[in-house]
Order: sequence, then structure tokens, then C-alpha cells
Amino acid sequence: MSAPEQARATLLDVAERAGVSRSTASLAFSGAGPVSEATRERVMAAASDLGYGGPDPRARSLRQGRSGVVGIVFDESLLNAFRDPVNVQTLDGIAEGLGLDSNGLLLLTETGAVGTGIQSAAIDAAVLMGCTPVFDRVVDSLGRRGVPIVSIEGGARDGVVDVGLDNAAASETLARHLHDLGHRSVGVVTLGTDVSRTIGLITPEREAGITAAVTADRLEGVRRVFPDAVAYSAGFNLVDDGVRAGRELFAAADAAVAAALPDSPASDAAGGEGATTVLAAHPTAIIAQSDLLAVGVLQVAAERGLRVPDDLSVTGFDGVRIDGLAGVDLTTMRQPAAEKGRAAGLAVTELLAGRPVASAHFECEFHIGDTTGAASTAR
Amino acid sequence: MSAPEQARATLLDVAERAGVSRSTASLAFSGAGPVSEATRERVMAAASDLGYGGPDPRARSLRQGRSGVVGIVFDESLLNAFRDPVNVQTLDGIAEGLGLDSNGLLLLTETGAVGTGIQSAAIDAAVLMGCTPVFDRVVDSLGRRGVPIVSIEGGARDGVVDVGLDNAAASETLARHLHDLGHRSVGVVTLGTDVSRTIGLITPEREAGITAAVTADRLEGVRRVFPDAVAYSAGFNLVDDGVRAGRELFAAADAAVAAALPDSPASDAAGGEGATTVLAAHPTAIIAQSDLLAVGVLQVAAERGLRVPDDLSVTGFDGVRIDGLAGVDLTTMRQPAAEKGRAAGLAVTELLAGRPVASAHFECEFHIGDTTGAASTAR
DNA sequence: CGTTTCGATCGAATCGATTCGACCTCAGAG
DNA sequence: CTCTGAGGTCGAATCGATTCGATCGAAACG
Repeated sequence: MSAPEQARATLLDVAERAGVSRSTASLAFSGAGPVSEATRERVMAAASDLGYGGPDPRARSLRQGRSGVVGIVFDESLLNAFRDPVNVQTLDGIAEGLGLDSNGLLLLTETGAVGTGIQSAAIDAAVLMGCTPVFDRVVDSLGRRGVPIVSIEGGARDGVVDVGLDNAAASETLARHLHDLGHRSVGVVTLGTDVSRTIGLITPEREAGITAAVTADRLEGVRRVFPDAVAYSAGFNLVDDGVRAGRELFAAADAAVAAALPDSPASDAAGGEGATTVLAAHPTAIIAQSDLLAVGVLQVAAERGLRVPDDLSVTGFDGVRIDGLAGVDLTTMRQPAAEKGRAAGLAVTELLAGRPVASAHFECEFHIGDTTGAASTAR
Repeated sequence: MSAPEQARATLLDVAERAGVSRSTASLAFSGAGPVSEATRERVMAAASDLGYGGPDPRARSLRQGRSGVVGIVFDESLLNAFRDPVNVQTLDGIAEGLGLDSNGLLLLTETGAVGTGIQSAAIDAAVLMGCTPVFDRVVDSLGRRGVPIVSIEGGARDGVVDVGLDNAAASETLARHLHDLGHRSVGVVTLGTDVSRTIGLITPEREAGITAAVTADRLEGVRRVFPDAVAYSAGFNLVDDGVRAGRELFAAADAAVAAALPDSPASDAAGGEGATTVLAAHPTAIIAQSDLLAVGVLQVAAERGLRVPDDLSVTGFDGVRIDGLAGVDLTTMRQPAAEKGRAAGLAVTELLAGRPVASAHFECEFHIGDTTGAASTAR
């Protein structure tokens, strides 16, 4: 109201009106340096008169060489990124880890398109969420600008601090648990394998080309125990995609069993060893690479009238509290997502302070719920 | 590698190495203005030699007077904000509405704390998600700086473009639907009422002091049809909070019914009119102010052995696709959350272009699912 | 052959602050 | 009375680009 649309007041205007120099006015606002109380009040009064809203962040960030903004880079649309509770928890942890040093988190997406945003965003540091080869370009570009980078589950990369889990080991623990319970025929429902997020059976060729480190590592952990387990990839980390993958996995088993029966009259073939065993029998356990996918598998089990864990054991991963599914106690590996975020936030703080930071790895906690049990021998 | 840790190259360095002036080098990078192909290549080669990663966004934004960043302001922690699918959809819509003009969305939270971030963030415009009085300060502060503001469901505010729904009318539609089905005793499960998000019964005094516009408007819509409906407030928009509020609501009804029986031996008192009717009888319908809360209520119904919609009708609001609950077809008002976001994004674009923008209101679509039916007379 | 025109390039001003070193003044110590 | 020191203030340099108006050369035109 007081300043309709004429040129906005600058710190110089304020200083002149208060009868002091620019530098003194600046000190009055920033609080750095000694300024007498009387002067400060005069400056503030002048600012108020002129409708001055404080120093321009753009100018300040140019002079200071930092903006206080940390970029969060996703490799998928925000819509999908935020559907995954782990991402949300991690983000919250990052915000906490950065504390009050930060002026906010800048959401950026690098989906493979041109992505002008990431080039021209005034960020002091970047956190890469997830890991696809798409990020190589981002790492290059930011590295050239001297922007420190922290990746979450991004795997080892040159000049990048990584925060993650030992996914393979954690996954192996789950697999071994099932093996100990007597399971021999297991299926795996995996997360997306690459940028395309193709849904469907993971053939050996496809498995070799998995670019998503988390997916690859968790699958590798399973392979150490069940080298021949059939794996189906879900597209996104969603319950519904888990349902879809679960249905397909069982349908494939149905077909394989049906095909095996007439061909080999000797039913003991189903008890033999080798890849055919896995393919030609219904799985007694499903290892899902996330809790959301596991919940989808549980729904498929219900559809097919399979009792869990009597007829089918199911494991998840993440240990997220799934809103609205309080009743289910899933056997899973609980990962400290918020802590990972916090660690990433702290790492950013350290890097910005010029201190060196090492990559950090977190432990998962093995939680045995009531979705796993002894393999049924009656099948 | 090529530039270890010596002073980072600037555009001037690049220009000198390429044998051109600063201005020409700038034009070569920005693409504005005519530059010969040979010169451009020479500049790019020099940049590459020096490990120059493009113009500094800070300097650019100072000179141009804009950063390309749009602030998204929440009144709660990011963790809670992103648990609400409506927020996520809206955010995605905003990103889409802004298109390629934007360099990213800056997440800011104003929870009532000092919030230095919002003051010193270089944003061109701001979108306020939700609406609490806390935002008054934000509006002031940003307005003084000349930053355009768009609010989502923020209600009318001076100098702020608002994008929202006619929540009262939409809510009234649901209530009338239930009334038409013969329901007379209904309960309401509401969203948070204010910053404190206190869970529990909404007394008349408390109802008068609701500061969350969405909650107040939706409740008002119900009141037009059921003036005496009992309302319980859930804290956050979560299934689990819906479960909790639903349980309390039914427990309160249990108590009221038990208290009414011995006192008034004439059981026809339960069929009379007035506030006591509502309080002294179990509700035959529950109006939840969101789908997530409605799902919680459905779970409570299952707990108590109530069949839906035979024994109890339930309505929601939002029309979100709830991951993992594909089977339920909720009666609800579907709101175009993504469209709202898109409209907000477009509004920001227009405002930044200096064009005037009017507040916009969107229509909800009434969806009758299978969770509402005729009121049971047998109770 | 002189003039116009247009494309390419350059110089200098500008964006709005922060910050360093210099300077001044006044109080207290010697 | 003088010297010292510290608090308070100021001037000027600086951050790294964008952009406007001027300049210059060559091609096109009459």
C-alpha cells in the first residue's frame, strides 16, 4: 500500500533514509558486527517506512557464495517418488539433519530429459535419491561447478559420498531365514530394474543389465541362498504393482505345473534338484523387495485362498509403518530410513564446512513377524 | 581433476581464453543474441578446458531479478505433509503447471517457529499449501518483497490468489445423499481443526474456533443437513487417525446409549427428536472428511462387526486412489487435486508474467460407491 | 563507387547486497 | 595530559553474471 508499484526499496535507500551508510545498514540487518542500539532502531524504522522486506536473497547469495539451498534430485516424477514412504522418511530425515543451516530443499527431477533446472538452480549441495545411470550426467555437471554431492543408495561413485545399506547382506538374511524354515521353492518380487521400469519376468539377460543398485543388490543377496529363484519385477514400489507381479508369478507357476504334469508322469521329478524344480512347482515363499510389494503379495495370497504363513511365507523389506495396515506383522528387514536421511543431511553440512566425509552404511534390523513359517510339506 | 582446488573459473576467464569479450561469451552460453558458430565453439572449447560448468546461477538470478524457483510452503512437517496423497497429487500438478519455466520447487515449512528460511530464500513466487493463521505472517513478509502468492484451499485473503473447492457445498451433497437414504443419526470424523491438531470431540466452543478453512467448510456443509451431528476430530489425515477417531466416536455412543437406557425406561425416547437423539443412539452413518479417514472408519466398522452399508454407511472425501485398497468403492466427492495444482502452477506463471489472475474454484464429482445405503430401521 | 543495412562483437553500466580495512571518537589507564 | 584500545561507522572493492547502446566490417543495393 505504502509502496504501490514504484521501484522497490533497496538497502541503500533504507540507509540514506536512516542517515547511515550502506555498510552500517547491512550490519544492522545481519546482526554481524557491532552496531549501536539507537542506530539499529533507526535503520529498522526507515525500513518499515519504505516497506523494505529485508536484504534481497539473490544479492546476498551472490556475495556470500552460497544460497543455503540443498537440491534433492529424483529420477522419477514427484508423484511416484512420494508414494514411497521410504523416500518421504528419508526426506524428512534430511531436513532434520540439515537443521537450521538450510533455507529449504529444492526438489529437482532428472528423468533423462534436458533438465535445464538442475543446471541453473542455485544450490549449495545436492542429494541424489536413488541411483540410475541418468545421474552420471548430474554428477558431472555439478562436480564441475564444485557442488558437493551426497547420494542415497547410489552405490560407490567417484567423488560422491554415499549413504546406504548393505542390501545384499540384509536380503541374504531374509533368504536364509526362509531356507532354515525349509523353503526350497521361492519367488522374488523385485523393485524396478532400470529407468524403463518394465514389469515382468526377470530373465538372466535382463538380470545382468539391472541398473538400479538397490534392486540388483537385494536380488544378489537372495541368489546366494536360492540361485534359481524366479524373479518378477514390479514397476513402482506400490502395493498395486506388488499385486500385479504376484499374480503373474503365480500364474506362471500354474502354467509350469500344468505343463510339467502330463510331460513327466513320474511325479518325483517335482522333488528333484535343479532349475526345473523352481519353475515347475508353486513357490512356498515369496521374497518381496519392499514392504509395499509384500502387502501386494499378501493380497494375492488371500485371493488364491492361501493361508499365510501356513501355505505361503512372505517377507518384505524396509520396515515401514504402512498406514492403514496395522494388523499385519510382516517379516522384514527394518531399515533406518530417517537416520539415513539425517546422515545425508549431516554429510552435506560437513561437506559445506569443508570437512571431509566418508560414505556411511547402516544396518538393517531383522524382524520376524507372523508372515513366515515352516515350509509346508504337504504340497 | 583439471582444476584441483584453485579459484573456480568465471565467465571472464573463459572469455579471455577464447579471445572474446565477456558479453560475447555470455551470449554464447545463453543463446540470446547472434553469435557466429565459430565463436560459440571457441567459447565452449575454452569452457571445457577450464572446467567451467556454466554461468553461476546466483549471479544470473541477481542480474535477471528472478531465480526460477517457486517456494512451496507447508504448515506441517514434510513427513506429515507427504503422507496425504492429495498434497502429493497437488504438488505434482504444480510442477506440471509450471512447466519448464521453473528451476524447481523449494520446500519450505512454516510451523510457527522463527523460520529464517522463508525470509532468505530466493524465490520468485510462493504457493501456500493449506491454511492456518500462521500464514498471515508469511503473506506479509513475502508481500513486502513483492513475491506473488498463490494459496491452495487457503480461503480468501487480501492480495492472494486462491485455488480451491467449494468444500461446504460438496460436503452438503454427501450429507444430503445420506439424508435421502433415511439417515438421521450421523457422526462426522473431521480433519485437524487447528495448528495443535488436538484429537477428540468437537464441542460447540471448539467448533467456533476452527482455523483450518477446509475442516470448517466441510463441517459447515454437513451442518446444513444435520445440525446436531456429533463430530470427532482426527489429528492428521491418516487411516490410523481415522481408526482412532472412529473408535472414540462409537465408544462415546456406547456410553450414551448405556446411560440413556436405565434413566428413561420408555424406550421411545430414543426415537424422539433433538440433540439427545443423536447422542443417545449409535450413528447409522459416518461422514469422514477424507478418504483416508473413511478407510479408518471402515476398519472400525469391521472391528465392531458392522456390515457396510447394511448396518453403517460411510462417506469419504477426495476421491484418492488409495494404494492397496483397490477393492473398496467408497462413496465420496472426487476432487481434482492434480488440476488444482496445475491451476496453481499456471497462476504462478501468469503472475510472474505480470498478468492478473483471479482465484479459481473447482467442482467435485459426486461418486456413489457401495459404502452407502438405506438407513437400517432395525436398530 | 558511395551508402545503407545487418550481423557480430565489444565496453561499460548494473543487479543489491557483504565485508575488509581505515578512520574517528571517546573512555580509561598510565 | 597523553597514549592506548575498543566500539561504532564509513568507503570502496567485490561477488559473476546480463544487457543496452555503440562500434566495426562486410555484403547488398542503387
